[in-house]
Amino acid sequence: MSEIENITIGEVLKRVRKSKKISQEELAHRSSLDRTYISMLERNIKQPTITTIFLLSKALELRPSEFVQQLEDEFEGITIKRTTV
Amino acid sequence: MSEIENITIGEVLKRVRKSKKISQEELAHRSSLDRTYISMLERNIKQPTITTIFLLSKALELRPSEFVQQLEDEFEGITIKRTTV
DNA sequence: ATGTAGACTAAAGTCGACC
DNA sequence: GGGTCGACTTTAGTCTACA
Repeated sequence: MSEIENITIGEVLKRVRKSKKISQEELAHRSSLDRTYISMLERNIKQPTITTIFLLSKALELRPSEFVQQLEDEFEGITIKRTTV
Repeated sequence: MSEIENITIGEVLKRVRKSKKISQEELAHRSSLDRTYISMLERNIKQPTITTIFLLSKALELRPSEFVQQLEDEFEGITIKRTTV
């Protein structure tokens, strides 16, 4: 229900992946996820579960909380619709 | 397939919720999620997507990265495994 | 090396009801 | 207030294939 902004990880994922200089294929392999799915994540077509975040973080050698931290920075100010102020 | 270590948020969620002294119902309302679903999360029957983590964090008035940080502490040392390559 | 598409199956998330 | 069940709709995530 309602209009909730979806958290998209595309930009963060792509940026981190590139900084590690690995391909989507390589990332897919390291995280045991599908290559086409990684592609979808980066294009914000799908959003991951928490388990997937952990898998990706591990594959990218950074802490899940750091990964989420970067998402936070991006969604800062946008604020997910809070019905109860 | 089989041995996937799922990231479960039950303990963390329940602990934080209780520390804020709010009921599952109240949390459900604040996060725009279903009460039975909150119940399932706390019993580790389901795992949330990243958007849900953000919703819950907001409702619990803590940063998503802090929430994840607490998950990390719990899963520290555990290697997420997914047997399918 | 990436995007996209279609078909598929597992699981997320809702909802009403009862204990 | 919280657990659980069943039925349901939507989306996560896989896989094959082609540009």
